Parts: sequence; structure tokens; C-alpha cells
Amino acid sequence: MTGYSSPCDETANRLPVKYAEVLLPLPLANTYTYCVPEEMASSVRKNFRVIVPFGKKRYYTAIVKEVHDHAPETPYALKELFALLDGTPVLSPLQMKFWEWMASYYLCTLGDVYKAAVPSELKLESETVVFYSPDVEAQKPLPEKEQTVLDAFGLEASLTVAALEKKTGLRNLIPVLNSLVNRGHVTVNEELRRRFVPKTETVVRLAPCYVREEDLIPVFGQLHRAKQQEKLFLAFLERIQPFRSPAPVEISKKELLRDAGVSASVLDALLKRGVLTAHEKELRPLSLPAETLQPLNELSAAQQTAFEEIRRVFAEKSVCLLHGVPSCGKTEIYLHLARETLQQGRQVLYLLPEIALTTQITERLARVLGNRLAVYHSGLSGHERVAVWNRLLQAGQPPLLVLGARSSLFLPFTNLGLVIVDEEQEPSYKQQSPAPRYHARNAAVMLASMYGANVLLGSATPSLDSFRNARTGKYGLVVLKTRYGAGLMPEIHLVDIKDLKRRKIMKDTLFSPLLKTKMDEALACGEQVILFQNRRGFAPVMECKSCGQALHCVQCDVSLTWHKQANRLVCHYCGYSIPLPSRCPSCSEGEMRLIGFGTEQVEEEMATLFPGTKTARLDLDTAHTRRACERILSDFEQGKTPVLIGTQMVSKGLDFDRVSVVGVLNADSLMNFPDFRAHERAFHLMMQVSGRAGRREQQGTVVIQTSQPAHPLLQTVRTFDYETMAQVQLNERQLFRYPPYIRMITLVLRSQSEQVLTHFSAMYAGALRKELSGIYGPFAPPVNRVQTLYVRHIMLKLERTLTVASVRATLDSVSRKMLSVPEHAHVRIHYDVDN
DNA sequence: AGCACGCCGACT
DNA sequence: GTCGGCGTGCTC
Repeated sequence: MTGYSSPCDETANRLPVKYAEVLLPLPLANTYTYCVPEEMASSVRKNFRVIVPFGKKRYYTAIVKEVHDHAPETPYALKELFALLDGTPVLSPLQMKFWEWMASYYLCTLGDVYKAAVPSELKLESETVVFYSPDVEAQKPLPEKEQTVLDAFGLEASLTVAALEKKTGLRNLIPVLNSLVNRGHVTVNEELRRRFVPKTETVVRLAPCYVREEDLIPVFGQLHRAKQQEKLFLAFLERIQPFRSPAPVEISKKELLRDAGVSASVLDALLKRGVLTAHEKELRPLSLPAETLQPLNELSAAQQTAFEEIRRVFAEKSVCLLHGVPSCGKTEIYLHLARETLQQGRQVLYLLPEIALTTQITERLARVLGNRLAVYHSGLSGHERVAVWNRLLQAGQPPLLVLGARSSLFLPFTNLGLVIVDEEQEPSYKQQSPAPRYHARNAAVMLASMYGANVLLGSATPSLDSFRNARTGKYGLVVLKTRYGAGLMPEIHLVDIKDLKRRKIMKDTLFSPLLKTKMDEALACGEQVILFQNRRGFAPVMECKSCGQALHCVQCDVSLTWHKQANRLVCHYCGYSIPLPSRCPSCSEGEMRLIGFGTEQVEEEMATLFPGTKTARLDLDTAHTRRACERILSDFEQGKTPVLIGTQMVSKGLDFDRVSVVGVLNADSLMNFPDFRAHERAFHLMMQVSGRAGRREQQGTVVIQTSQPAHPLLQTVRTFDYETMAQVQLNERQLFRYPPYIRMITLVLRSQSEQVLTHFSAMYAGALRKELSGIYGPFAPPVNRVQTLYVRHIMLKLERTLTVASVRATLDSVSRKMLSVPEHAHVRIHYDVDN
């Protein structure tokens, strides 16, 4: 007998052999068939996890898609399932259907979806617990690796595969363990899906024998000569105040020791004396006891009206767009709807962009929902992620509200009743890479339709896609225009920096006189300032030095981007390009120069212009971790830093009470971003950042610096006119055939060799044009070269009547044909749908 | 994704 | 004459 179990070739006189169709966490199009070993035959079910050997050496955690008894017609011997990990399904019944939709719509493999959907802790073979059987004697010397593994157990009775791999320093021990299993030296636990062990902490209480305050008097006598213990005890009493009520009865050990500044052995002595008692307590920071839960706030009249309108919409349509001005109290409406859904016994998914998942909103929900809240995002530990997964899989529990980032779409919901997508316009809902490159908002609509659930999309500046869906009646629309607490919208000034520069009033500075004045005024009376500079466009834009005109594509209404190598200005959408002009083509006198500056430069100039004024910078560089980001924001909130400089991160998250001035240093850099959604996003960002200015009774000031103050977009910003902006943008999209009027798929081609890529992508586009209409490109994208790979895009504009699935066959066959040319095989291709 | 099998250059 | 480069295709 080898390490591998024998294939199922001797099956005569046996019960019908069972086969399992298995999904692997690899980018493969098909499922694979395995024999179910006899001992698993009665226990393996659909949606269970199994470990399977795949290829020569590798073992993976796979998911059983189906169990059947039709022997496949294969010329080779099937392998057997190696181990069963579950006694209950890890997926809810509808999940696989959702995965399949995602793979087909977003043009990737089911394995890609599986990989993204399931937290790695549930895919790890390392979860497998291996038990050592020391009584089994070896017949002959064991192979070296196997002996090493046995030695690694030491005194432990059981270890996980991961632990063994770590101890031995060997990789991929599963085959070795398999052999040891066959020899009987180790056994593998069949009940591997261990229950989540909650984290605990030790808490300290006063021993129950002390009922009255006087009872403590002898204790002080005892402690008189143990100064450290006395100190600790005093610290304890100060924190707990045991005979007053209401008062906490316990304090965490860690906290107490830190407060008292003594070592753990001092506490041990007190415990030994019987003065204090210690207890293990489950650590659940987010769940509060039911009696401390806060009731929901009452809805204002306007909120109540909106709430009722939404319910009316849901009677007819499953998706509703809530278009509510900033500070209109959307969250409160969400919570009332969520409560209603939970009361009906159905689950709620509350999606937020990752960046907006702050402790502020989490704590708010926890206060209202207690242990009915689950939070799910990338910042969680593996254990915490698995815990959420398991809580949802537990039958018979009261329904949960999951607050999460886009990946929470993949959680095993059983009875989803409502999906809330807050800030639905956020581009970060679209996963860029790796596959599946899904849009969480759109996928949420599909997920909800599978569950018969409703979807509420919320935004102060809805995406044009959703706005159009609401216009055409596909979605319901509820508009909420009243600000909660009746705050005033800020006053917006557009400052013409082009003019100021020409008149030499503004020279070598990023701050216009108006902005400087407004800032001086604000800082003088202790108010705060936010400066916004979105330096995402690293591909520089060419601008005329004297008239400030950025060069635009003749066909696409998108600014041209300077390509350094070619020294040309290129449109990334249609490929139109011109040589770099030495003089500005529109005023024919100005020199051209590159524009683009970032937050750091703003910070630098702040230091010279406002010496002694503390500033903080908030962008991806300074806020690498969630914690760093929250620190910067909370320092600002508490007024420790009067000026906050940042990218769009400053527009998210907290509401600040003391901000009276917001400066947008260069609106042009937002508007000139080479993307057909640039104006939509610029509008949204300026609205959002303006909303930070002036809360409560005082009207705020927003200074927007631009070289084109008359630009229609900025005029709509100044008057907060979303509808006009949307109408103008939609007209342009229709004219130039962009979403939402068509469905856009971008084919991304990448290769080490630019020459091969250029040639290949042109050929590829040609081949596609023979099969489909609406093929554009190839274009060089703004970021032309990523990680040593050159990139080209081919754009597909498909009529919305055409489904992605119907196009897929064509795309796949062209792809296969193209890649069969040997010299092109090295080009990598993927699709990005609705990007 | 890994990994082996397979066909062309610089080494013992 | 072999060792090894990574290019191509498969993994139940």
C-alpha cells in the first residue's frame, strides 16, 4: 500500500461507489471528480469541505458541489477524497448559485470566487488536527520525513498540520501524514470543524464575603505590611467602588494591574488571601447586555416620511434609491428599516465602503443591536472572520445584522431580508483585483433577488447608474432634502487661480488670497480648516501656463495624458494622440507644463505660510493602518490639530463640529482625471468635502480653487445642483456611449514585452471586431506598466440587451484562438466587467 | 496556481 | 557528453 489510497477499480460486489464533484480554490473552469471512500460514503454531502490530493504533491481544501453515483468516463484512475472537514454544510443553500452568477457575470472561474469568498482559515488544511498514536510500533525504520514528523510531536498528543510544518520546517506535510495514517502512527480527526473558541479575559471581583463597607476594615489591617498589595487593593476600590450602586462589579485583570502599576504576582497574593476573586469572561467588545441597549432615535417628520415612502416602494420594487442630502440622517432610517427586517426574523446586510467602517459607526450599531450585530471586514483576525461565518451558519439563532465591507456579500446568509448599501456611489465597491472583479453594489442587487430580499441604496450624490435606474423606474426613488437639525449648507466660493496667476497676484503658491484670508480668520477664532487635494492622478496632465487650459481629446471629453516615453499626449479611451505641442493650441502663446501636486506639497507650504500652526496629513501614506487613520481623525476631532490636509479620506467618516473652512486646492486635477466618470466623482467629492464645513448653527465656507470657474460642473457644485449635473453627465454618456447606456467590459492584456503586447493586442482587437461590434482600442491605460508588465486595454461596449453570458462564449473562443499562437502565449489576459 | 515534462545553451 | 534555462500543458 502506498501513501495514496488505491483508486476505485475493484468495486465489484460493493455498494454503489459514490463520486464527489469538487470545487478547488484555483482559477480552474471545471469541477473535479473524486471517489468517496467507503467510510465517508454516508457522511459526505453537498457544501461540505473536503481535503483532496490534486496534482503530484498538492493538497487543497475543496468544496463538494455534488455527490453522485455515475462513474465518469475517464481514462485515468480517480483519486479519493483524503479527508472530510465538516459535519454540516459550510455554505448556505443559495450561496453556490450566487457564486455561479458571479463567475459567469464577471467572467472568471468559480474557483476564483471560492477563493475570494471563503476566509482563508476555512480553506486551510492546517486546520486539520493530527493525533499521535504512540503505542503503534514501527515494523521497520520509517522514511526520514515521517520520522521527523513523529519526533516533532514531542509530548503533544495532537498538533495541527500547520504546527507540524512549522516545527519540522517542512512544507506540505499532508502526503507524509497520509502515509503515517496508513501505517497507523497518527490519526486525523474527522470532526475537524472545531467550534469557535471565544477569546476570554480574566476579570477581578471583590470576594462575595464582603457585604458591607465595614467588612473591609480587617483587610486593610492584613495588608498593612504588604504595601504593594495595599496599593493594588486601593486601586481596585477606586475603580470599582463596591458598595455604591449602580457600579461595575468587576475590572479586567490587565487594566487593574496597569492602573495600580504592580506585577501579576501581587494580584495572585490578594487572590490567595481570598480578598479578591478572579473569573474568566468571554470577551465580546461589541455585544452589550440587553438591558443597556439603547432604543432607536425617533425619526424626524422628514425621516418618517422617507421611511414610509421606502416601505411603499418595497411593496412594488425590490430596489430603492434613497437620495438624501448630507446630514439628513440616513443612518437612522437604515436602522429603523433594519429593525423591522430583524423583527420579521430575517437577516440584514449593511454594506459600507471599507474606509467608512470606523469604530464610530460600529459602536453606534452595537449600542442599538447588541449581540445581533456582526462586523465583517478585512481588518479582522482569522478567528473573528470564522466566528462571523459560523454565527450565520448556526440555525435557530435570532437573525443578525452584518455590518461589513464588500466581501461580506459572500457570507453564508440563510434568510436575507434586506441589504443596505450606504454611499452606493463609492467606486471602492468595485473590486479591482484579483478576480472576481465584482461590483459589490450591483452584486448585492443580484444576491438580494436570489433571497427575495430588498435593497436600499443610499447616497447624497447617487451614482449615475443608480440615478438612471431610478429615473427609468427600475428602482424606486426616495428623496430626502431636509437636513437633520436644520444646519445650513455652506457658502461656496470659486476662485479663479488662472486669473490670479496671470495677474501675478498668486505666484509660486498653492493658496489664493481668499483661501488664506478665510483660513486666518478661522484659525484666529479657534476654528478648524480642512484642505483637500486629491493627488491620485499621478499620470500628469499637460496644462497651458498662461491660460490654464488642459488638453482634451476631440472625441471623448477626457483630458489627454502625457506619455513620457513617447512624448505624446494620449487619450486613454479612444487612443487619439498628438505630439506634445510646444505652444498651447488654444491661446497659442503659453508654454505647456505639467501639472499635479500632492498633499505633501500642501503641507510644506502650510509650514511656511502659517508658521506654528499644527497640521496633520491624512492620505494613504500617513494612514497605512486603520488605527493610524482613526488616530489622525480623532486628534482632529478633538481639536488637537487645527488644520487637516488630505486626499478624499478627509471627506469620509467623522463629522467635525469645529470646521468652518474647507479648501479645495485644485479642482481641475479632479475634473481632468482620465476617466469617463471623472466629473461624476469630482462632483461627489466636492459635495462631500464641502459638507464638512460648518455644522450646527454656523454657516461654513468652502473655497474651491480652479482655472475654469465657469465650468458647468463647478457651477452645479456651487449651487448643490445634483440633478443638473446628473442630466448633463447622462447626456454626455449617452452621446459617447458610456455606461449606464451600454455595458462596458475591459479586456486587460499584460506582457513583459511591449512589442509583443502592441502587436498582439492590435491583432486581438481585430479578431474581436470580426465577432462583435463595439470594440474599441487597444489603448495604453494611464498606468502603462505595472510590476514589469506592460498593459493594454481593449474596450467592449455592449448593448445592454446583450447578456455577459451570451458574449462569454465568443470572448473565450477568440481568447483561445489568440493564445494558441506560440509567441503570444505569454500575454496574460483578464476581463473587467462594469469597471 | 504549482509543478512536471520537455527541448535548447554553458559547463564537468 | 550532462546540468539547467523556463516554455507549455495538466491537474480528477
